[in-house]
Amino acid sequence: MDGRTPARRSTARPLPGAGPPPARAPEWALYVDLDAYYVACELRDRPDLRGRTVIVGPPPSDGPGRGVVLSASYEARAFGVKSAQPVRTAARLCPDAVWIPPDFPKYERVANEVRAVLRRHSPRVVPYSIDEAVVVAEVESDEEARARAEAIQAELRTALGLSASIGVARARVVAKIASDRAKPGGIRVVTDGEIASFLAPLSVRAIPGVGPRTEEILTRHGVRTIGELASHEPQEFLRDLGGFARDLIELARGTPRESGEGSSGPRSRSADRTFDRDESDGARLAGAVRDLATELAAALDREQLRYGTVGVAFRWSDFDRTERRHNLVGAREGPAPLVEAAVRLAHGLWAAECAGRGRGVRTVSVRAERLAERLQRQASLDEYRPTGTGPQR
DNA sequence: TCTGGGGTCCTAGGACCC
DNA sequence: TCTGGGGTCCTAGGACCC
Repeated sequence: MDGRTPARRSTARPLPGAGPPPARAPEWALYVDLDAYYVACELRDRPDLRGRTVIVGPPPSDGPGRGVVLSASYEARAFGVKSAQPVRTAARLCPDAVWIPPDFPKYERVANEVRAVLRRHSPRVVPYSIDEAVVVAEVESDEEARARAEAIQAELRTALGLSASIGVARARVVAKIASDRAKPGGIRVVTDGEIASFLAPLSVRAIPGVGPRTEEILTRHGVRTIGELASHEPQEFLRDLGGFARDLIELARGTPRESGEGSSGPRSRSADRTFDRDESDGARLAGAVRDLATELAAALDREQLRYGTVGVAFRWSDFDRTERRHNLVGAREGPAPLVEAAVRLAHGLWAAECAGRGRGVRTVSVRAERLAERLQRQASLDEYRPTGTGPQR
C-alpha cells in the first residue's frame, strides 16, 4: 500500500532549513529488518503468548489443507519450524504450538506505523517489503551511523513493541547481509574497509539474489564462499549468470556497485486461487479466472491504478508453471478488459494442455502489469468523449 | 517435506521495421 | 538477387525474495 507515498525519488533530497549547505556527509544505509514479523504483530495483541511456541499460518486443525507456515516465533524455530514449511510438517515438529491465522490488513497497518517511526529518523526511507526497509542517513562516521541505528531500534521497541535487526554499511547490499547476521535484535556495522573480510567466510547463499540454482552453478566452478568468489573473473560465469556475474565479483572484492534508489510504486498486482483438489474442468477454471479478474480489477480500482498488460498463469498438478500474457492497447481500467483478456488467455492455456499432457490445475493466477496511476482528470476527459464512439467497456 | 500468496528483475527469441 | 545489422516491441519463462 505504500508504493505511492510521497517521497518522489528525484526530489528526495532533504531540505535543511537555513542550515549550512556545503559538503554533504556520507550516506549510510541502515537496513532495518523486523524479527519474526507476523508473529511479533500478533504478540502485541496477545502478550500472554510471549515466550511460547507461536506459528502464524493456516491452522492444521482446519483440515488437511495445502498451506505453509508464514512466520514462527524463535521458540518454535528451535523445533525446526520455519517459514514456507508445509503446515503438516510444522505441526509434527511442534505439536504444542499455538496457531494464529494470518491477518494481513493488521500487518499492513503495523508496517505503516513502522515506516512513520523510521521517517522520524531520516526523511529518506525506502520500503523493500512489509517487514524490511532501508533508512538512508547522512552522518559523518560509522559511530554516528551506529548511534542512529540504536535510536531506531529503541523507538521501535518502546513505541511499537517490535524487535528489529539492523545492518549498517555504506552499500545497501552489504547492509542487508549485515542485518541477516544481526538477527535477532542486533546491530551489525560494516565499514568500507571491512566489507571484503566481513563477507569472505560467508556462503555465497548469503548474497541476496543467489538461490539454489546460482549456488549450484558457482559450486560447479569450485566456489562456495564469497571469499572464493573474489579471486575469479566475471568472464568465467558470464555464460551461466549474465551480468549478475560482475555484480557478484565486485561485491566479493569489497567494491559493490549500487543500484538506484528503487521503489517507485507497484509494477504489478495479482490474485490467485489454489483449489482444494486439482481442477480439470474447463468451465470451472474459466469461472475461477473470471472471479479472480473481477476481484483484481476492484483492487486496482481502489488503488487508483490502470493496467497495460494482463497475464494468466496455471500452476499444474506437478507444480510446473505456465504463463501467458497479453499487451493491451494503452492503459485500461475497470473490470471488462481485464476479465475479457484473462478468460481468453486461460482458454488458450487450457486448450494447449488438453492437446498435450492433460494435467490438472493446482493454482490459477491472474496478473495485471504495466501499472500506471490513474489521473483524476481522466474521468472528466471521458465525459467529453462523444457518446456512441470510441472503445466501449 | 510435496510445496502459499504475493511480488521483482532479467533474458531470450521472434516479429517487425529501417 | 537474397542480403545485412540494429533497434524495439512482445511474449514466455527462469530465478529469486519475503
